[in-house]
Amino acid sequence: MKLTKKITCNNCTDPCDFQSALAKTGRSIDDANIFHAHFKKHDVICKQGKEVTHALFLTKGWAKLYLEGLNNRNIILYILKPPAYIGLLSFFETPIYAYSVTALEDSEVCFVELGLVKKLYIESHDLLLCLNKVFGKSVADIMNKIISINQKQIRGRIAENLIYLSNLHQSHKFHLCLTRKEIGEMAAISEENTVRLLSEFAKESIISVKGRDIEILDMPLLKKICDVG
Amino acid sequence: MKLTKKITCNNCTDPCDFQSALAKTGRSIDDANIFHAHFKKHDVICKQGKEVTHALFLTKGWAKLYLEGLNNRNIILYILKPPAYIGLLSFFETPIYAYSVTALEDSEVCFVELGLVKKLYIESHDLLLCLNKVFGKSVADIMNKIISINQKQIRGRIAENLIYLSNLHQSHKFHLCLTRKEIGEMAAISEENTVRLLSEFAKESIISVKGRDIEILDMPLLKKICDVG
DNA sequence: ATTAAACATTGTTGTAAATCAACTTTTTTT
DNA sequence: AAAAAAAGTTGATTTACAACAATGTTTAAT
Repeated sequence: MKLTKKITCNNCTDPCDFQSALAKTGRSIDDANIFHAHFKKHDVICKQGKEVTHALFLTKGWAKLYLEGLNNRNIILYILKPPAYIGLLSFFETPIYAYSVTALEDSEVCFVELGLVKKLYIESHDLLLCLNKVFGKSVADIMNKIISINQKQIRGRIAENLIYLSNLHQSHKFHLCLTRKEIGEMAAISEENTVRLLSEFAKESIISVKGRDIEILDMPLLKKICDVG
Repeated sequence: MKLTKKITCNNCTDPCDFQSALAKTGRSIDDANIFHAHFKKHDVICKQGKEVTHALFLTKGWAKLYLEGLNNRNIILYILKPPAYIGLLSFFETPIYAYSVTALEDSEVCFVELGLVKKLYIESHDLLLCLNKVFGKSVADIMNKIISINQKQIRGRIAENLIYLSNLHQSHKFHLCLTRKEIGEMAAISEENTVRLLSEFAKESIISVKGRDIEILDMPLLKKICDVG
């Protein structure tokens, strides 16, 4: 992490809900003491178990949000893509992070002091409702993940995550920002089986795989595999 | 579900945070149109996929909160014990329930219109902070559950849930309000293996089991089994 | 009191998926 | 350019657990 002065709220291309909240409550952005930082690929943005001191907002670069489980095994809950609230599930009165977030590529993050956030959502209902909305979506996604991980077989889980990645890229053809191991961590399966299934899907002409370039050739079939579990 | 006039906010023994919020915003409880209902054992209190119309507050009787998964397999996320917000994870701007709740015994539930809730937490920061706090705790619990279900073996999972139930009853000796199948659904394991493990633990003198009466005899060992996974 | 239904138990079997192991390819470092 | 580290691949082996089956026991209904 490296502080940067280049990016400020004033030249922000993706203004977050904090900005309008600041405006509405008659505060100046400069007084708000918001600072901006650059994270390099693989840098940890926030760490499970550590204290929550700021609300974090991702403005550039993708990141993975994951649980650090037993025996150094991670489960990736979802991929964050800007603009995104990073600490959302944790900054509502939770003292410590319930998960970790790591940059998948060079990223930019804004830091808003938690004290200010609290003041803001006491004074601005709109901000609160916005955040709660995103929050609710996250919870629903996690519930779905629990079922998926626990009740689908690895074939269905990999299919599900390929579809997820495709939606994220908004294209059937995309370049993976994840290693095979990380794809495995999304579906909570071993790296070996991830590789095996990707080749299997390729052999069946459901997808095409060239290194990290993936193309989904038969989306209906992939969806079917996902749905039957 | 059966409406009841016997229980009202005015004679409530466990006043919820809505009451103080109502008072603070100068509203009368009678105008608030809060109604109270009785649920019999096994009644569904709220149903996954159905619209969220009210905030629900459990004042009497225990209930289970669970996900309805594939092939009629449920996963119980936690047990609700009064006083408890039932719909907490869903009434923050989520239109539909992400889970179901069913009464484990005869229960009483208060219904507060969602419109009023929204007004209340716009006008009363305290209410909001209270709810968010409970909310954060729930999320942390769910994260832990994901790891547990996915990375622990069934022995560790059953141990974990026995400890959980013991804490809930605030005693090492308690009467199960759940069937073996439901104990299994808490740990996401089959009914058969649940039975097997309970007998196994009993044979090892870690617990004593007589029907639904459980006593934890060796809590340190049980904790160890839980921790090693 | 009798029957049905729900709940509990135990042994056996099949299999999905992790683990192990050995190896190749790609990327990064010096 | 060479060495080292990380990432990717494939087959063989092991195992944890669900599913099946058969049977006993308690609870609820008529």
